[in-house]
Amino acid sequence: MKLSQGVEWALHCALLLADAGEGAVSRRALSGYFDLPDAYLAKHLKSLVRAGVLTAIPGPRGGFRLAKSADRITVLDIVEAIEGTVSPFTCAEIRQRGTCAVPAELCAGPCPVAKVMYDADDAWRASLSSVTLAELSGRMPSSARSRGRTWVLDPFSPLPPYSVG
Amino acid sequence: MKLSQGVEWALHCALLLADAGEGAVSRRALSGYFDLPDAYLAKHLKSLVRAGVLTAIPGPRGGFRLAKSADRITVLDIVEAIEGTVSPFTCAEIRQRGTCAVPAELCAGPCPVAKVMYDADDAWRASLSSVTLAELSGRMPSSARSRGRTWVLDPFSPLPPYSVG
DNA sequence: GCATTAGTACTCGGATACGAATTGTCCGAGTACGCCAGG
DNA sequence: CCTGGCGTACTCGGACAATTCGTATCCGAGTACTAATGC
Repeated sequence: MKLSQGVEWALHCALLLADAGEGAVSRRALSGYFDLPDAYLAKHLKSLVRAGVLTAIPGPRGGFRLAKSADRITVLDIVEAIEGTVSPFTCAEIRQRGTCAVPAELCAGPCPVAKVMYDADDAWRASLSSVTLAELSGRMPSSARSRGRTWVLDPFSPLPPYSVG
Repeated sequence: MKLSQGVEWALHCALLLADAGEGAVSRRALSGYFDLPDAYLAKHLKSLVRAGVLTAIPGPRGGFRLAKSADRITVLDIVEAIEGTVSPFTCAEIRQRGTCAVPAELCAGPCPVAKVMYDADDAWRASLSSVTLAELSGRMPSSARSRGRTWVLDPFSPLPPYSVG
């Protein structure tokens, strides 16, 4: 089991966009800030747009911005935009195959094995949905946040030295 | 994100072994019961042995049996034997790369982004560890359990028709 | 000086190759039982 | 009839290919700004 690294990218980009406010941030500015391959980052940003997390603005001065306020976006929304909403565990219903061949009338409810896995998946998603993007942003170092705000206002211009505090 | 199908196989095999008691069940009997490719099933069973969940007995009349009582084995033990114990989310520390380049002195603690993901992973594992193999076995239909016991006593012999109840 | 219009440069979006991990398979090492020969 | 040894058949264990998914990339469609041109 392995999550796509795009999840980490999407979360950090969303945090940067949360600090950017209303101004649109171009894909190139995002990839340049984190030193990511922008061509591949585009794929994940597209997924976020399809999921309704981000809004894409075409043309010059365009880019991406949050589709709604940061306190209305949960971490789960971003993760599900990249990884999908289906459970990572897929029940193959092997209880109905082979020699065991439990008849269908006993398989009305979900397989207990699958239910345990689905319950765990629900717990995972519940944990992710309990944190909003705004709350997560508040946990980041304030200096990093201010540096991000400076960047999005004028990308690719030299940034002042990092001020600790 | 996708879990290996071997997880489902391992759980069902473990349940069958839990009903088998002390008698060893051969790999061929397990794969024949669920109609699974035994050559590939061997790979997953080996992982379970390495994790200390099962015990392998070589030679004729050999096979696999639980390494400890079913109430001392959790679902998490089986899942981690197949999928591993590392979190599916891997933090690439992109906060320290590129233009953002948060200095190391501000990165003492784990990245807040990664922490959210790790917390969710902990919740997932906690949910899985809350169910023991014995408890899961009790949730299975009793008729299926008795059918399994009949099979492991004399594999590859015709089973009586399924009795609902 | 002002409005119009063509050009341009920048943006996002979908379709297309590459690599790795999971899936699937095979053959070899080891062991307990069964059979045979000898006493 | 009993005992010892050998052969066999079955078991698990590690090493070797095929396929699917994630990774990475490119080029095309669309749009707002810019600048030149005509009035």
